[in-house]
Amino acid sequence: MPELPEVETTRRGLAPAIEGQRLEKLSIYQNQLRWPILPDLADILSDQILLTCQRRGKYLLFYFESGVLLIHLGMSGSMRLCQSDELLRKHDHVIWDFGHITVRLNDPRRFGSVVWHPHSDGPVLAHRLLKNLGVEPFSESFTIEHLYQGLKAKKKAIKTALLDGDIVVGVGNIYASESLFLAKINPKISADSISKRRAERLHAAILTTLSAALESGGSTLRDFLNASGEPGAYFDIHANVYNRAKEPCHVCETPIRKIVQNQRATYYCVSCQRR
DNA sequence: AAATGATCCTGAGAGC
DNA sequence: TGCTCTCAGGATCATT
Repeated sequence: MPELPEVETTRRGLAPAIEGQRLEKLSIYQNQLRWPILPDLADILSDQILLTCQRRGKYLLFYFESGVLLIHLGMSGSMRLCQSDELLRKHDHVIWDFGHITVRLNDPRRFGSVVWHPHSDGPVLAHRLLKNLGVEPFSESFTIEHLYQGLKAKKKAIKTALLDGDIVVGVGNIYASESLFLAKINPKISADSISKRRAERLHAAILTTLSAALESGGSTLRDFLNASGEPGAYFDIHANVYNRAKEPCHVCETPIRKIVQNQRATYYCVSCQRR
């Protein structure tokens, strides 16, 4: 669920409701996530104002008065706005209580994380979890040249290179396959073998893919206050290859092929993506 | 040093 | 129906 568009959709849903609000109470029902949650986090955050809710890569950054809370949704995490009196659901691990409204982190697989970074530890973007992240895809830093040079420096399959997230963030397992399909690039070619012209196509494809996903995520945004946590309409409308093994390519009707690269599924059209 | 594999965890769906 | 098996949208850490 949580690819960059989902995380951004989450951020946009949460921010207007909680920015500028004072955190009355933090409740931790399960602290065994990706890493254990700091034991005295509730004490630290109590009574602090949430100044702003930002995003870096797939991390949500909650800026409080004395530091920043880094939240990652892992594979199965989601955050929802809830009324205070709503019953606790299975896998609701952390609840931020702002008085009039609460935010809940629900994460069945517990690959997500909640990490505290006090201002005294320096700039949050220099945090070890953030410092090696690639550029934001919707920033001016994400240029064709940046993508081209980044790929040129890697001797591994281009799909795997994209997933690394140290060139550009936000291209997860779905969007890596989808972007390569749009750019008509075979996922197995070595990253460093890419031509400038193909890098240009891939750059455009990544932006198209992520934009479409973000737009579809807007449907999740609209009913963000409801229970749901449902995925957006991206799959119904846009998916060309992901999870479509053996189904006909939307362009040429060749059956879509599924392969495994670095333990992750990759989908592509052997006809449209010859090299 | 870069590239690859193991690992954390629960739940859904397939196949029998 | 219920059991077992496989797979899942991530990314860090350890190993080669």
